[in-house]
Amino acid sequence: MRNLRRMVKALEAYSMAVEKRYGLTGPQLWALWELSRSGPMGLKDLAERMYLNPSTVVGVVDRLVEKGLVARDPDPSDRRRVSLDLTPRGSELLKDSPHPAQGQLLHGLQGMSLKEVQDLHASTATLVKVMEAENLDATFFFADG
Amino acid sequence: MRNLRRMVKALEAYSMAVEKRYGLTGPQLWALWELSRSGPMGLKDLAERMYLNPSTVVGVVDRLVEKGLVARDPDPSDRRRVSLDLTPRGSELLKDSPHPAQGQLLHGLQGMSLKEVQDLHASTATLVKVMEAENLDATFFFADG
DNA sequence: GCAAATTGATTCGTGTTCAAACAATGTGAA
DNA sequence: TTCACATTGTTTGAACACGAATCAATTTGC
Repeated sequence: MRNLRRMVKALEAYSMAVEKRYGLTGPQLWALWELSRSGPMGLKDLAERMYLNPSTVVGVVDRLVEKGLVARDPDPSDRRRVSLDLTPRGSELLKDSPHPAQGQLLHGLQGMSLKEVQDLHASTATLVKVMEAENLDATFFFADG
Repeated sequence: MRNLRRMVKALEAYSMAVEKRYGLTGPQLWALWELSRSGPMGLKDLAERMYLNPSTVVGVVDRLVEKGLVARDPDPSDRRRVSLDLTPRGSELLKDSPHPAQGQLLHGLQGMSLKEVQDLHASTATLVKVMEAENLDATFFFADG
């Protein structure tokens, strides 16, 4: 647990440093990166790619639009949807900014041997599986009573 | 990264379930638990035990005091400090509430073999070390300009 | 013994996160 | 066709989480 906590904290600290330097928080940078990687998309799609609640992403996108890095365009084929895309300034900024949060973790992994990475992946996968199963149980348990 | 994300998310989901059931969020339960474990202490101490910024813990404690689960007493030996302690209601509630957030992770670990747990611990420790070192570098780098 | 630095708690401003509720739009079945 | 239902994006309200600034109390340095 302490290690998990410290990993999250290290990522947060990294995010703060990036924010100081580039005026972008971790989630903001991450959103830009996803838009750059996978082209224009709707808000729901972006939220799914980021494993976040759509209502959360609205705020992140709001701030990016305010900064002129992302454009919200109407989607002619479905008027419920908005098409999110980088502005020229957005892609420009993305070019010389660091990897988004994950980058640090990736960098961290590069300092480990292949076997270590494989072990880590295997054990976290197991742990996640057990935890998510636990969670289902808890949901049913709490729902019952 | 996905696994890390999923672990955090699983913990969040668990926290939500607990909140629905007991009216306590994860951090609140965690604070109660630390107070129960390590007796009365100042806010800074509690913040350190929770790996959180003191300013964050103020809010958590506020809500616990409001619920009548924690008392803020003056410390006669140092009048800057406040002594945080469980109220009787607080310890009562803690008795039949589930393990705080970590509990789920702990439970998860119990589903793994000793070797798996050891591997997991070793690899996360390595990863944390690399990430924190990275972070120091980044701080200096960004500080330089 | 008193000024200066430090420490502990708090407040403030910004940003992230979720669930719940809502409006607008699209879809499918009676 | 029409009406119930689903989907998409948004708003709202609560709780975290951080750093910076503030304030009182304490410790230090001279």
